[in-house]
Amino acid sequence: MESNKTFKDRRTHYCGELRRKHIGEKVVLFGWVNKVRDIGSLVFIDLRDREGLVQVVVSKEQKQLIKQAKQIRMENVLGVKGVVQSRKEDMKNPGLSTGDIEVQADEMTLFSESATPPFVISDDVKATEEMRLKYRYLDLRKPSMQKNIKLRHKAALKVRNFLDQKGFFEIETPFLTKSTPEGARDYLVASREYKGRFFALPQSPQIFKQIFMISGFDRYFQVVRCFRDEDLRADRQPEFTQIDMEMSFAEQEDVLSITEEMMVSLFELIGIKPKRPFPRLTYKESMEKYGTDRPDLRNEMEIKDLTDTGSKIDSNIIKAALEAGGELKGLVVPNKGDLSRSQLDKAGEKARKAGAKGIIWIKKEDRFKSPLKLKLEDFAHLWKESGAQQKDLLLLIADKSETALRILGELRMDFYDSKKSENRDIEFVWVTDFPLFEWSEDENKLVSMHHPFTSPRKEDLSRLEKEPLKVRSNAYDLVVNGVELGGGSIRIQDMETQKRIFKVLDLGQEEMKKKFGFFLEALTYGTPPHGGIALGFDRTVMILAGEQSIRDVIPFPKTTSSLCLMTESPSEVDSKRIDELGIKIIDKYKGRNHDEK
RNA sequence: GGGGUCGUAGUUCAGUUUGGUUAGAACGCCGGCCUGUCACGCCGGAGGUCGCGAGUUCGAGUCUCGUCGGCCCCGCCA
Repeated sequence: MESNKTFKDRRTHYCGELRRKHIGEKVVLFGWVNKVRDIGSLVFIDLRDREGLVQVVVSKEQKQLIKQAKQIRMENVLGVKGVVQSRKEDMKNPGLSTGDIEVQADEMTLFSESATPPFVISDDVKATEEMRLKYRYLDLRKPSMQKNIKLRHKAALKVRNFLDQKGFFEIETPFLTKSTPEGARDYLVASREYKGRFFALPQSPQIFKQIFMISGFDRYFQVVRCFRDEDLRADRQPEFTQIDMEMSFAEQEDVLSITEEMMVSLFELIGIKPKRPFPRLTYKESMEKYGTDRPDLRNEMEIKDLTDTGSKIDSNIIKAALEAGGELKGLVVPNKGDLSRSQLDKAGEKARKAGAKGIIWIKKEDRFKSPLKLKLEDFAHLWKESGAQQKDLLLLIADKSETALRILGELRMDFYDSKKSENRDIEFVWVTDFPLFEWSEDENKLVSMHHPFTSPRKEDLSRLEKEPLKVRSNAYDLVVNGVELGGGSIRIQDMETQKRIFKVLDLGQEEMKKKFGFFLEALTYGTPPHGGIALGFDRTVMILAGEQSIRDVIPFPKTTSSLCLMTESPSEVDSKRIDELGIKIIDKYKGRNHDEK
């Protein structure tokens, strides 16, 4: 091993790409030491780079080299010059894609030693997520993470090529922009030159992309970072990436069609060809059948309305619920008739916690079994109408329709074993015809379900002021396997309608002008009909990679409490910087700081 | 903001139910042996503020309270 740290040769191959066809070739490899197996007169070194592993051999005839090989430790950075040689039949490793060959080393250069890593770099060795995030640079060396990040790159490239081919321009929009009143909490950036004033990081480039349409760019897209200062989940990060698109002279069908085509092209990356057109559900259908607006269609269970049947049944509980304006909803859980009493109690407990008065279950063995005492013919009637079969379990909730649907929707997923189904099943679905508004108990007012630039359905326009909750919108969501991939809408094209919407949202004239004046004015200068969609890029890659969390497809994610464990941010800053911004910190010692001071 | 769960060697965990001797294992690390290993094997060794802080107790990894941190969920996320 040479002591100098420069290597006179250039790399000829990546470790992971060597195969039988390279036998006899002189190669130069650079990589990290995955593992050293020193068996005395032979030393085996597994060398790893982004494309994979290859075994390097040094034998005792190479007196100088083997002495040095014995000094090598895991995660050292090594240059190896050697010859690819075939392995004898009984020495092959069928578990390794390079397992038919190995590299007989002639020269080695140690570029860099590694401190003992806090965890072994391997997909098989499980480090806690806390460790993985703190030492993210080591975690990213793992083959699975290298694969995910590569897939992410390929997916971004696919998107760009596809949309370029369809005539879309990728145009950037500002990160330092204006705070908007609606929607998620903004991340704010203090202005030094204008104390007391703030930029906001964009929750999405919504207004800018609509302005691009007004500006005549016709078709826009961006693979763009968005920021939302809200609490995190396995599929939610404070900064995330969207595939943001907008098209002029386009109707809903145009947007859906091009999105489907793009998704099909993305899924080529994992060798899956989703069937087109994707199935569609209206919001109403989705809620009634699945109790959610993002149904997982891999799960075939559907919620049934049994209100009619229920009204004919001799049961005080059901009667009381129906008379109070409630409905009777049923869910047949296939082959779960053998569920134990405690498991059923658990479901009941969950239903009560979620706001239902309770849950009724019915099983059919030689006779019907249920905590509900019913006449045989009533049991038979319910059983038949629900479509249940012998070994099934029928769950009933008699309650406000919304409550019953929501809870059965959750139980529907609780009783679904996603691992049991085909692992790589991909079930897309469009959910359309969302309500334009929903009631916010919190703010005690109407809020946009999608965003305030969403156009109402023409046929519902007359109800806008009188019955706003009944107005449907030209909005749509794309859902895959129960994950909301994204959503979009056909936008409002004229200032009058836009103003009417703001008014229904109870945005005063003054506030309207202050927050959106520039946009309302822009709408008056010749706005083409337009619409678009924004798709969660991280979630898309997560599905493509078969991961359960978007953290596994984001190089540097935050923890569920919005901390970066690697950089230890957010962090305090020099008080001078704070003064410059005209900001005063009130409650400084909250959270982590408190522990350290 | 709320609920659940976890925090013990460098790492992953056992031990906590029922408080009591010197806190264990595996991997990793250090030293030695080994010519076909690939989860190499064998021999030996080092390595612990039991997250942090209070409290209860003769005695706390174990019980109580608080706190910090990881993960999952509800609220929130147009």
